Amino acid sequence: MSKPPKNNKISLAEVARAAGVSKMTASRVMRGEGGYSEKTRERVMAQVDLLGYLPNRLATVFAGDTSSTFVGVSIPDLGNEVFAQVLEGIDRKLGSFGHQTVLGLTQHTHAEEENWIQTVLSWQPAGLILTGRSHSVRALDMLRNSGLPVVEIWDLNSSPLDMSVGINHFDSGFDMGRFLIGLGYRAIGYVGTLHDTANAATARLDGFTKAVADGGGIVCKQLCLHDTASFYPGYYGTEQLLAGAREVECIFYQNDSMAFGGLQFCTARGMHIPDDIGIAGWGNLPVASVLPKRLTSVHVSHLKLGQTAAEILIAKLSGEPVKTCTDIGFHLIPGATVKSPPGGGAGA
Amino acid sequence: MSKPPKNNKISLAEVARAAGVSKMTASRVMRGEGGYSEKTRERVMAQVDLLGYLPNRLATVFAGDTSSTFVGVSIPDLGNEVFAQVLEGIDRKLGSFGHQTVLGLTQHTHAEEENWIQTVLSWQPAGLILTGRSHSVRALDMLRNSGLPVVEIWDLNSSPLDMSVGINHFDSGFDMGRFLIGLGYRAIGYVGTLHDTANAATARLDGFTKAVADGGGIVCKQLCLHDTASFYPGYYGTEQLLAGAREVECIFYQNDSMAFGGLQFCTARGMHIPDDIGIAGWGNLPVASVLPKRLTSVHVSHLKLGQTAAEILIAKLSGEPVKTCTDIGFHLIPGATVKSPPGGGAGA
DNA sequence: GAGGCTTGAGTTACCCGTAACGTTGCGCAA
DNA sequence: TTGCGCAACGTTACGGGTAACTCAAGCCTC
Repeated sequence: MSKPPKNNKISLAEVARAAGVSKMTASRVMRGEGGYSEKTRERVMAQVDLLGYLPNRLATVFAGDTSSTFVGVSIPDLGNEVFAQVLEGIDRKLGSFGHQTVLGLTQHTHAEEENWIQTVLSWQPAGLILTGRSHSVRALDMLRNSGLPVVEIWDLNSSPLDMSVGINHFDSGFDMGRFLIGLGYRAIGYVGTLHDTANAATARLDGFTKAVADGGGIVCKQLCLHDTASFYPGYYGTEQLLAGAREVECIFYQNDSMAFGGLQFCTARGMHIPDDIGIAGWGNLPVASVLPKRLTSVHVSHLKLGQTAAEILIAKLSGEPVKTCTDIGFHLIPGATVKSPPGGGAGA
Repeated sequence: MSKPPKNNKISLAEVARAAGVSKMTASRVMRGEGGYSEKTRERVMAQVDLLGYLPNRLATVFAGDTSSTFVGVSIPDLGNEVFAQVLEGIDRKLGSFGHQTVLGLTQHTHAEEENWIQTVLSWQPAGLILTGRSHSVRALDMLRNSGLPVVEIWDLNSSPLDMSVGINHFDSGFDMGRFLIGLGYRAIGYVGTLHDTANAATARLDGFTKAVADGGGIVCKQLCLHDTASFYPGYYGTEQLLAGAREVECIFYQNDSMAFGGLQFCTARGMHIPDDIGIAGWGNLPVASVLPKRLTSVHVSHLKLGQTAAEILIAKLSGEPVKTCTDIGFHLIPGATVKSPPGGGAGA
């Protein structure tokens, strides 16, 4: 009864005692930074193996008054394949540099993000990677107060809190708009969702709208209040759009998943793609290749985006100078779900 | 020069001093477990807001000699949509119970997993969730030594290390085999990949092979050495399979992504589905709905799998009794990419 | 008004490593 | 022999928070 069983963890002191050396000597051996004889090293390591000692990193961070090797990574949701790839890129790169990812799924809400930021900061992370550029006031306060490096990813279109990696969504929307106008489309639809933090999609839509307007066309928008920008919202969003605006010749979707839904709806209604209606997505999902026709889309290397974000954070942590904004770039995939360029495909 | 600037973090002691109380009183207020007056509480909280104090959870864990609220979660890769969903289920559930996910992508290798386990354990997590049932000897040693609760997910087909959540992959393969035999197929192909830890897929294949053999059919296997079980391996695997065994009437794939690849290959070769050849996948990806015909597949609720794993871990941590093995179940999606049952579709 | 109980708040020890510094003992040169 | 330098190792003092204990003041009771 004298003491609660504690945990059965082996401490450095126990290893040291078993090896007949002081804690400090054992510590030096564990860190391998010299200051001990070969004989001592062997004695200590023998006990480490014997007792199954695992260092307690909490204590290390605590003692050194340094930050941990944690990196907090916030992602809206993993249902979106795109973010899953970003996360994969981040974690792989962080891992290869001895960092650990502490994950946070924010569900696109400020409240979740703020909550998570507070928790993560209390674990003394080395830095943070956040998706999106929009954060609550309190979140911004905490981030600034922490003095930690922060990389905002995905949406480049802003003056970042600290560092930023992503693409210019406005431009990508603009390019798609100009492309469709160039093909001769004028009455163009857009189907997307409404999210608190879906600023990137909003920026794309803005760019798109501008390009179409510049080209003398008009954009007919259909924004559904739905939790995720996925297949079914695309399907039903298309239904609603076409119910209200039959003359639409082509539809641009917030992402490929929604475009799939729209494609499914149009096909089910007996429409032919691209003869009766054009379809364009965004994101260029690998799975798009399953379609009989290549989906018109915008390609972004999500894996690279994640890797770059991690690299920049690591560089910053090493004290290297880093760029504030890093543009990953994108390129438009013409595809076959919109009509061919005027002047004929065969003409040289 | 006397002292390195340290970090500018506000400690509890500073809050206490500013509020004119002792560290201990401030601690009690922070934890809200009573033992102080309302006036004191207000004084302390006022300083917390003023100074922007954030508790240091490392110190809490350290002091209490308890475990942290971290849960280590290992996932093979996020390129596979299925695992992304599992992770989403886990993190959401853990988060709602005040736990944090420390992610590890193992790339299907023991070496990566072992490495990651060692690191994660050094952070004193509350428990672990690991994908798969196969681990290196040293990993098993460390896990047992830690005494922490461990949930192995995905593959139920084993005596777990501690707890296990998943489905019986053998059975799911068997059911698919019996189903295809029932449709009259006899010469059946299988296309999959070879991974160190892809035991689940192997179990499915075993079950499948048994059912087909029981029904008097034969399975013609094509296992490609490839990093991920995705679209292109499915495409080229199909090409190789059909090059070697033209008489194959139907192909079962390791997962839907590979089935998509196969579908694409067959369609490109002018074959008609299911008249010329049958196609069956596994996993029932949401995106499958984009196909003009419903893909024959096996449905597993990945999100639920993740949630359940997290729930079981949390229950265990609360000291509640938990089941050692939890079967999530699956069901076969007949789909339209295989031929209709003998006796005609219209028959009752 | 003395004694006992409750409440509020301070003290001390400790968790597990590490930094900084102190000590020991040996080899070698003067 | 003495002195010095250096390698090898021990001691002490943290770091931020918490548990357990102590102490003081206020209130009530008879």
